[in-house]
Amino acid sequence: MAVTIHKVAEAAKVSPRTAYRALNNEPHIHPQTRRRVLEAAARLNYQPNIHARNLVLQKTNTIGVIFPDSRNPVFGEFATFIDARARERGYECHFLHSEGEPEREAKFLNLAFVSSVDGLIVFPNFLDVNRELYGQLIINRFPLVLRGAPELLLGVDVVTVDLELAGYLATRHLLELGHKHIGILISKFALGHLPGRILGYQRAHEEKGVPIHPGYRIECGHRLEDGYKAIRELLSGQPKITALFCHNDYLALASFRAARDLKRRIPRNLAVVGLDDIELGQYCEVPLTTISHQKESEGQTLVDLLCDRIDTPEKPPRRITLKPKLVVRESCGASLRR
Amino acid sequence: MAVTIHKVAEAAKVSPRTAYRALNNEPHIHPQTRRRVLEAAARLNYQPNIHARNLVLQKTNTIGVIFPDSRNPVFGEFATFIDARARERGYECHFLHSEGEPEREAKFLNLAFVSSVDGLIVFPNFLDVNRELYGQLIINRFPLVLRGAPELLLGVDVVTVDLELAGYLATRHLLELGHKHIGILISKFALGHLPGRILGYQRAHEEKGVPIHPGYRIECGHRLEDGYKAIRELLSGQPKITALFCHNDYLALASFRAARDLKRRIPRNLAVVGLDDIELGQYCEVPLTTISHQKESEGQTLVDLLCDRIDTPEKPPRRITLKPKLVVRESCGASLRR
DNA sequence: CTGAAAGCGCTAACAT
DNA sequence: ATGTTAGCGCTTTCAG
Repeated sequence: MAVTIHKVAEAAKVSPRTAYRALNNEPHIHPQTRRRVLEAAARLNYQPNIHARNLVLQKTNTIGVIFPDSRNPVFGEFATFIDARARERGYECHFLHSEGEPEREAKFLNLAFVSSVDGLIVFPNFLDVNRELYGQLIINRFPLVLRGAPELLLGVDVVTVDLELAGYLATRHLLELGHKHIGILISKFALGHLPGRILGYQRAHEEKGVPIHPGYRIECGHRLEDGYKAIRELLSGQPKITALFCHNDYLALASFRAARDLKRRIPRNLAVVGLDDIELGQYCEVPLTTISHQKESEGQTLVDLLCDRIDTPEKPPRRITLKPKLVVRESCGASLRR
Repeated sequence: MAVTIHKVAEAAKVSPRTAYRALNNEPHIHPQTRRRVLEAAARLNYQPNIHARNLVLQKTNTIGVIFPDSRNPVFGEFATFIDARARERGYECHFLHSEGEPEREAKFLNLAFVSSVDGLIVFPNFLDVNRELYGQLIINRFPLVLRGAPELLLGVDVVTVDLELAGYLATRHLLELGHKHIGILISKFALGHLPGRILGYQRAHEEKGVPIHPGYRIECGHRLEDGYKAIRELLSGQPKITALFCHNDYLALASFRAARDLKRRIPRNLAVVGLDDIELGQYCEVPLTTISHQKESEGQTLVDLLCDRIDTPEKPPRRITLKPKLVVRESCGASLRR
């Protein structure tokens, strides 16, 4: 391949500068010359070399998006929304997945320094382990938007879901359905010492005056298999549990099989609430009750914040907190009681 | 950011050439000089500018991977396998999703011309619509590996699954369980006039002497919702159907809810076979019987073929056909009969 | 309206 | 062992 602007110019019998003018819709060029150049370019199938362009412009029109995990379908959904908005705003996206490995996340953060993206949207998993790197990006004012980060993290744009509220809504729903023994499944990648989900879970219990049993909480990895094992363990160890709030919908999906293995049926003998409102949740045998954040507008917000940051670096950072809401379907049996 | 090799050289009081030698582990440099340079680089947090490098090397060490769809989890699984092997071989991956839109696929194919990747692995959806573009890539000997392509496509490396066999194995399994009325759900993106799955479905019927009812076949889009609607339509329109072979596991997952809405239970009143052996299939309430191709080795093969092609362009193209196999779980009730 | 020339940052052939 | 220099292909300043 390697047909350069120089070759096009040659073919059209003009200088590279003139070819450039034609190809980039610059003014001050004779319409006929322009036509000649454009024809030559089409004939030779000219495509500007993106590296040369990026090198000189110091701009790639690309944003990097770092997800924690490629298996959880919620990130696929995010990807489509983010990609759509990014395109509207003239950017391409590169999607990366840290797959639960801090080193991978670190490596991707370095992308920024390699100047191969104009900005970064990160769903951080290892804010603590990689705090140096995040810090470097922030003090160097590299365009960065975080999806989910503790309040104390300043100097950076953040879009976050009120997870305390999420935990509260889920738990309250279960309590209102009469459950007194509610398990909670938490990913060990959840940010913070006492993740928001747990705080909300506690608040709902306090509000209803239902005591909390510490053994009802279990941690697990991010894989479906991890969820499956943890849920089985929890349910066998704590047979009184009649309801379960899962860290996310993806892991919640594993509860169907776990329940069945233990001769339980959802929702009859086990109520389940997830979080994320993934598409699959609507199409499983017992549609999943869940806590929904508006992923589409969330994705748009992420992109918009980033683009604004790129365009006007001096603007003070913003923190946007989204309020999730409960979506009642059938996995808690709520609709059956009507 | 913008700390160049020149700055590092300056800081270490050497010429850029020497700095380069140190930073790239070239020989013919005094150990002390090397150390001085490396220290300076570390101190300044030097990262080579990737665009300058790509520009001069005409090599990006990046491969593009074009998937048809970001929602179907099978592509997430492929992505991890492809990514892992690519890394082993020194490449980064860029994953792209054409989302059922020919123009997107076309746009991504153009990536190649923009020389921003060294090669392309494509899971083609629109081989026909975009045949010009594919042709261009092939005649220009751009490193390209296709995953799934008709036999008549020559001059390009192909990894393909024997879908006729897949259809045969699935259907035979159902026939052997005594089903006489077997529905088949086919994605409208399936390649070819009579997709392999259907041919295998027919062969199994012929072999067992069971007649085929044309109304038992239905087409659908690639989204879960499409699958759900199609399955509902098929089952309501053809109530005799007692078994279903779905285009892939992802769409098969929708059959659980569709069945339930029609007051059927899987596997009791409806047997279901999928294809792909996605992780989720193991964890749904009734683990999914499916046709499995070995995705991990498949992903590796794709990468290996591409890397070989990049390294030795003159090597004759290869076509590798994988033989899928049946994985019996519970969605056909097979194990219950024992 | 058109063109010459410099430079983005890295690599590499060719001195010294 | 170290340095000089040219060039990858594009963009852009400045002249004509």
